[in-house]
Amino acid sequence: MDTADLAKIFKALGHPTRIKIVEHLIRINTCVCGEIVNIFPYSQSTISQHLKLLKASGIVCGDVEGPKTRFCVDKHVLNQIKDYIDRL
Amino acid sequence: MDTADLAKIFKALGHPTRIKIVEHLIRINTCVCGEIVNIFPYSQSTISQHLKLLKASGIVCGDVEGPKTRFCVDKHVLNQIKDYIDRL
DNA sequence: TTTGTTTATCGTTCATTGACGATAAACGAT
DNA sequence: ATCGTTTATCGTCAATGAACGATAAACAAA
Repeated sequence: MDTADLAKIFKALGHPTRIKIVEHLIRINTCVCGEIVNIFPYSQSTISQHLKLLKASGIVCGDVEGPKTRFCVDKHVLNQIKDYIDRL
Repeated sequence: MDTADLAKIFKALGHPTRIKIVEHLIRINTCVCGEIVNIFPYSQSTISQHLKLLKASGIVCGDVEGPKTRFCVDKHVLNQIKDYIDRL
């Protein structure tokens, strides 16, 4: 994981809503877009965009499950971030 | 440190150059703007802006020392970030 | 006090972000 | 096959970001 990858993840986490989404995903392990939409005061398209960005950064993955998409935090990537920060 | 503060710091770290600046500051403990300008292929004004942003986020502090400004990483804030990430 | 050095700020330009509503796409169920 | 549900994408708009050169500001030294 080089600096560009790290920056991408930090950038993805550089928004309060996205931090809260990640925290929520970790807390409940996995969930679909709709559940997140219900929690936050933003439109479905906005939440979907945030999830897309998180996914593009690598910190979150999403598996299509019929018409739904099941999102969760990539533990491996999360651990890489932890290792990096710890070593700072 | 609430979510907004965290997001601000992650956002500040969400750029390769700023990550490298922080890494450099940690490595050599402290340095002035000019030294950083010499390392990176960006103009003085661009580096100064990056430093301003890092400072505004709280992760970096800068003490004016005559005509120079001496920058360093705020260890306390860094530790708060470490704690937060570890607990994720 | 003038000069040189160092840093911050201003103004500009182009690209990206964050939010939205509307719409399309994918699929399960009827 | 159609309908309802769920998610993704598109287009738009205002705001912010990243880079630059030029300039101002702060200070040391001559």
